[in-house]
Amino acid sequence: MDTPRWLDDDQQRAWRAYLRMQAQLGAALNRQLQAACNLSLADYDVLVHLTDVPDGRLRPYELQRALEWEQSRLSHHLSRMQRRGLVERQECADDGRGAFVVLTQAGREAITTAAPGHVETVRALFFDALGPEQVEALQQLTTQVLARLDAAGG
Amino acid sequence: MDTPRWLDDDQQRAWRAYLRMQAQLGAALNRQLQAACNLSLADYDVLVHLTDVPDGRLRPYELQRALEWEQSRLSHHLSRMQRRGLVERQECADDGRGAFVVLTQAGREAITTAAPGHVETVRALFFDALGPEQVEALQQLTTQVLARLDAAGG
DNA sequence: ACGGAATAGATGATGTGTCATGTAGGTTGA
DNA sequence: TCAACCTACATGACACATCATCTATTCCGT
Repeated sequence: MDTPRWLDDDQQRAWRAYLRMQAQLGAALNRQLQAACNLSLADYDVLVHLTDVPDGRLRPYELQRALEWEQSRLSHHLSRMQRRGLVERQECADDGRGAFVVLTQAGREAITTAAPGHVETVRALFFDALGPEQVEALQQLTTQVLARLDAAGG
Repeated sequence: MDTPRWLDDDQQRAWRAYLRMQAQLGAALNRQLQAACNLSLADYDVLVHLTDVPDGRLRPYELQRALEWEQSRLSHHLSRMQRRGLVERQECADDGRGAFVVLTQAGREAITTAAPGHVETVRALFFDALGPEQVEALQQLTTQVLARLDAAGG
């Protein structure tokens, strides 16, 4: 950190635009999900992962790695979703420490209802603004940054 | 929402990569700021805006518009920052409803300490992974999405 | 077989963000 | 001038995220 290189003008502009977009896009997606189905983006992600798997059932630690969430975040979040009847917890016979999270019928219905509107919103607010080359560029660029993040933080 | 167009494979990949990057980058930047200076990204943004202005003093509503935050978010956040001694609130003579937020000495020192490390981290984790064309592409692309968001949500 | 280390998970405290609502002071037009 | 309205700001309730910590179980080397 001795003599920090500042960002040049292009980087500044890009960074500010990115921060603005990131904040507004996230807020808009959250609002849509909330208004349409009373779900948060976090709920949505959990439900998607559970839906993608036979029996709609996963060990919390699997879910955690898939979501790349902190363990306690997942635990708290599952408690809230359980309280709302979207998932249940079950005992795990194989591993006495462990558990299962299972999609309830209500959870399945929630994600089924939510998905079309959510995807449509992502498309309408994001991809409809971009050409295919830009999508490709974004994919490339984010992947490079992710590699850097993985290298740095683990 | 009748027959929603799903996302194509490229869009799927780009979207997932974007979500991952967004989450991890935000978390990494927050952790760095927290570890180095006991500040959050939100604190940082508030302090930057106050630093950029003569007397380090703004009306909350000006700050709110600059940050594009919800009004109550700013109000709560200022309360927390005030409690930690980073800002103060002052009366506004001109407008009986209004107030001023002022940077304290501690606030000024915090941002001065924080800035180099933060910028360095942004560079290290983000811009060092990208070429100039990619920065340009990102800037272009985010600007287009922002235009769409503004058109949609106000 | 056992003791230490690693793993699975829950929990409480605290900071953060949103929504709904409240309050007081400005503004405007009949 | 005064009623209707708008604007600036605060607050309480609640959802969400992180950190530190705790418990229980499994794993692994000796």
